[in-house]
Amino acid sequence: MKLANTVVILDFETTGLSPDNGDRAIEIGAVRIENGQITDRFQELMNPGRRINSFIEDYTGITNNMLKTVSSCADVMTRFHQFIGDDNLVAHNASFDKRFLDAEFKRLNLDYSGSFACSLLVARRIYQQAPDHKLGTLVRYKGLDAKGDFHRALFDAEMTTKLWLIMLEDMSERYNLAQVSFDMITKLSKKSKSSIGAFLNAQ
DNA sequence: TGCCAGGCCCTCTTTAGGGCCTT
Repeated sequence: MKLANTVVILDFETTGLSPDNGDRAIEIGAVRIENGQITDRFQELMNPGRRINSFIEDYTGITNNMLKTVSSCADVMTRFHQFIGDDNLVAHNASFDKRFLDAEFKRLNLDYSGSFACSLLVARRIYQQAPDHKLGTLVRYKGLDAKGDFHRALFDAEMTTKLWLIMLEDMSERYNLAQVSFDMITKLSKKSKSSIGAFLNAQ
């Protein structure tokens, strides 16, 4: 199977669920894969300029003390902008990470040209029998090696990467595809569950 | 004081509601 596309798989930890309500990023983790191999990684904590609440401290393990001495969101996101370049992007529940990426970049007048794909939407289509489609559940469901802490940015990005690669492999095998392109996956994500078999068989 | 996310997707649907996912 050939995986021609280079993608950056990313994950944010944040102060909450909504940048429109003032929530900010506190950590970004990302993995670059080229031809199915990990070629680069990015992980940085960032200081959102205010205290984070105890729920987020407990949920992520990231404490206010840890954020005291780290770079500002502006500095980290500027470096992350350089890291992603023009690559396409993947995240688990991408609509969440895209909102924070867009909000943090907007504050810096930064733009990017890559498109987003969502591993959650793909998993809901090709693993319809999974107990649910949370990242941790899917990692266990597929028997992927998971040594580390969920809800930290780089670890979740690494787990999403493993899930992404096994999904490409499963699609390739199940539908006898020589190549699974990023474009094909984004199209698949918009198909109804009942029509994906016909869609992939037609590739 | 009272407000409190948003997109996807299913169904007892489309003049709507609620569960799933992300922090």
